[in-house]
Amino acid sequence: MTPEEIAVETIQREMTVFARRARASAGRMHPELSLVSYTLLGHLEESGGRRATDLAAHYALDKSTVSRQVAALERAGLIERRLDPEDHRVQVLHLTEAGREILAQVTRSRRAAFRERLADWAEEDLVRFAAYLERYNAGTSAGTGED
Amino acid sequence: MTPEEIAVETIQREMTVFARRARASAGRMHPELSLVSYTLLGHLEESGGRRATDLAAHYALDKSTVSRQVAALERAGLIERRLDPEDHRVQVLHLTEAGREILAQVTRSRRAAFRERLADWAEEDLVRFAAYLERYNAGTSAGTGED
DNA sequence: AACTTCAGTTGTACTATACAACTAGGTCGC
DNA sequence: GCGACCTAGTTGTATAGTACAACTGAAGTT
Repeated sequence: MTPEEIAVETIQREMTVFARRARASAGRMHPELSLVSYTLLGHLEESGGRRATDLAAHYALDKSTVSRQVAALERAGLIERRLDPEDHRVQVLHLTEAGREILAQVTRSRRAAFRERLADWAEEDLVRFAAYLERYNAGTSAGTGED
Repeated sequence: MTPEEIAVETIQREMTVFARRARASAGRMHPELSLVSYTLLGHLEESGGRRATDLAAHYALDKSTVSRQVAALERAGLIERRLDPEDHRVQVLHLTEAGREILAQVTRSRRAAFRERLADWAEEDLVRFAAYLERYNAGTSAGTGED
């Protein structure tokens, strides 16, 4: 194998390992908020008000899946739906105060876990690694995952 | 935020994105072999004969989960169990010829997907990215995932 | 007004998972 | 050598997340 091939193999293997581990533990680390819920809340916070359909498209989830996730988040009081006055089919989703708090809390704990794991990395390596990951994920579809 | 903090944030975010995407698509890419089954088969091929308990410990899965996965893989004819003559509680798991073939096939298709995704990366970047991922995953536990 | 399209919900089914209870085989202390 | 414990694996039950298909209600289109 050429160095390229070896590197591609390694990337494949390590990404797979990571995905498996993340999947195995995501639910256990933050019982309050599954990985999907966390991601959805984060997305809502960043973008400040999205429709369920947008979320489904963005995360390649079925609209029924998003509908149930959204229902659960609403039941938990973390988001609220506001009917779009212009189009009564549409519900625009917004974080509630409680949602913002939980999100901040989970973000802190996740951030702490990552920071600890990356504690002994040099700044230069962190920056490069981050850039590689962004570049990798920016490629739409394929890989262990698609979009 | 310092550059380190920004980098850590980015790594966290991108790893999360990756994990979510992988989860979403793992089942769809290779209907023959889920991500977990693929990983288990790969592990058996590499290590040539493990007990279900070993697999459970290694992947932090419950033994019941592994038991069912193993049962499915056996039903599909991809692995076989051999009773340990020394200890009749133990079943040593081995790939069958069919298992080896399917594994090789899925490995090829996964590899092709990764290769395509990484096609326009310079060799130097591939090697560095691979090294970073290995380093990241080598840290046991914590992060988005544990072991 | 009749179609068609779109947003979202609900019914149903499947997979991966965990935990707990159980079975069957081994080991050890005395 | 037998009872108390330990270990490998299975099975019952429950849950989460997901998809697909059928449906409801609201908006556009002609």
